[in-house]
Amino acid sequence: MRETSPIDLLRQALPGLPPRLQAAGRYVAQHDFDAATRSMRDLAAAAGAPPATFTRLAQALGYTGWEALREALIEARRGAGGAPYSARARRNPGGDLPAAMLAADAEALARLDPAPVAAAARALHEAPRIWIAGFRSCRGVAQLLHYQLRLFRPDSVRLIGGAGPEDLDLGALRPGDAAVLISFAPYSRAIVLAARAAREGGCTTIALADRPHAAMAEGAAHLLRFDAATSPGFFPSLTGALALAQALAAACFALGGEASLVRLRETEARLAAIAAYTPEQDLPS
Amino acid sequence: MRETSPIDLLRQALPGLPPRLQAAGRYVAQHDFDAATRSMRDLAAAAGAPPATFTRLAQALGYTGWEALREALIEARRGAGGAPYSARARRNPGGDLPAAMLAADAEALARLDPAPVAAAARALHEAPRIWIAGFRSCRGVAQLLHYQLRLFRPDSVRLIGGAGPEDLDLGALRPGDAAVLISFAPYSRAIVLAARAAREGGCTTIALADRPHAAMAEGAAHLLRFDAATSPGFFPSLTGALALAQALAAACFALGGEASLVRLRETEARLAAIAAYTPEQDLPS
DNA sequence: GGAGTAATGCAACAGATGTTTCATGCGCGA
DNA sequence: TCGCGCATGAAACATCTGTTGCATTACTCC
Repeated sequence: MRETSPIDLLRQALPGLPPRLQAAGRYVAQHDFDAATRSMRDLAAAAGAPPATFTRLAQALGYTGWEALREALIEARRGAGGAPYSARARRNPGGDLPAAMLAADAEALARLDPAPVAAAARALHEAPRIWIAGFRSCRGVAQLLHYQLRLFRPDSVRLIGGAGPEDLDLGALRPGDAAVLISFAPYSRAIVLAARAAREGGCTTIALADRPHAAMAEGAAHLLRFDAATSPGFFPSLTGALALAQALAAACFALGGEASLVRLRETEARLAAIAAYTPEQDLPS
Repeated sequence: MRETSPIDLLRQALPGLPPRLQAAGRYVAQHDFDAATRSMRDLAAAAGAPPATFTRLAQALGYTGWEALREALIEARRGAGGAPYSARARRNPGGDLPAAMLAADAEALARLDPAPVAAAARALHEAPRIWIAGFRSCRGVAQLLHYQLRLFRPDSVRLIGGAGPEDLDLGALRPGDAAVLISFAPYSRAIVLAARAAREGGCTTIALADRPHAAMAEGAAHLLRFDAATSPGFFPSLTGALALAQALAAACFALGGEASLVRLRETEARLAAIAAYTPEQDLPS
């Protein structure tokens, strides 16, 4: 029996294959269920290639022929449907750090409190401008929130400290603006400064933090709490913060109603116009 | 097209069938996946019945022949396997979007497969240099991975396309380097270009993607798969990608052993020296 | 620019597929 | 006990399967 899944094998070997075999291979990867059930000739007709191509593809992958490849696809499919991954992960007893981390992340996410998100989203929705601050490892989360909010509010969302000393940005904070602050212990000096500036500037402050008494959360109108420390890894986990940020963005979008939708469509059209994305492939099998 | 599932049909008609047909029918009901994939003769051999029995069974159920029955079994199976996740996510009626999103994220995380992470981490560990690519909304995840890896490998990890046209970075890829590519459908042009450059540059490629047949994952030595589309929100969710990235970084750190630890301590000392963090507060409540 | 190699499409091949026919076996009613 | 009819298994059937050899094309390296 073969140890690697035929799809993995296919993916790895694909670039080194001749053009038509690549095309056939992509078709198989995208239609693996059909490849496992329909006949080779049917598949070839659907893919617009001569039947022999699929035999050759299978042989190029190291199988004796198409039938062997199909057999492997069937087995892979059977195994996939059998047990969910989590069960398979827990079957692996000790020592498996990745499995333990993912399990811990999943549990931490399940414990998050969604209740304060709605109110925070309303605050964002009502603010004329939104500032987002996150430094060090929280920078990624901040950027993500920034990206998602700009999809439907492109001209009113800004990231604090994008290209240099944050002092310049901090001076621009105005009463009525909303500020989202993202951090966890130990708190970077930058985030504490940003929090103070936001407070003193009269902004509505939304804190994403791991502790309710975080320095940067003092005076915040809304607190979305996540757990960064439970991960068995060596670094705190940011999945909780990210999940909250995403929920916040989505809720804010929903509040925007039709206007948000229009803005989003405009943004999408703009991206499509500069061909930012590769042509859409078929739907997942 | 037939409206009732072939299995239901079978179950209902079973009592009125002759003995051997009943036996064959039960076998089909209990092994529907095999019935859909193996040949009739194989099935007959496994069930201990002559092949003709299955043709007759199909006809007794109202199908023109075994092939028609199998077709129905395949369709039933495709429908079942097609949308397992999205169905569950949409089950949450309406009302509380943030809660539904967090729940969906938690579930998606629980379904992640940690198995390929270890091998990918080993590849990272062994590479002299590591490149990380992620664009648009995946930029945040890429940055986070970049940040965590630099904590203990400050001089060998770089983000692709940090400050301008990525062409400059792409030219610097060398054989033996490892490249981590993060994206989901629809794939940005930049990530596909980066993937090709990495492949042609002889790098060991690690793909974080939502589909095994993603264009950017072709030829990748390792594929860490996440699910971006399950979220009930309007944008894809990146928590899965982030969780995998964190697991990857942690596993890579663990492989580094004492050397990694020393580097991490150095980094921490450097941060403390420039007073990047505010004084440590109490332990979490 | 030409020789050599790899890739591709086509058509013929042997084998396997699902179906059907036919002979036999079995049970039930007269 | 004898027919009658349905259920059953084996074998022959046409068809379709996956494969392979061959001729042609495209490409690459001198």
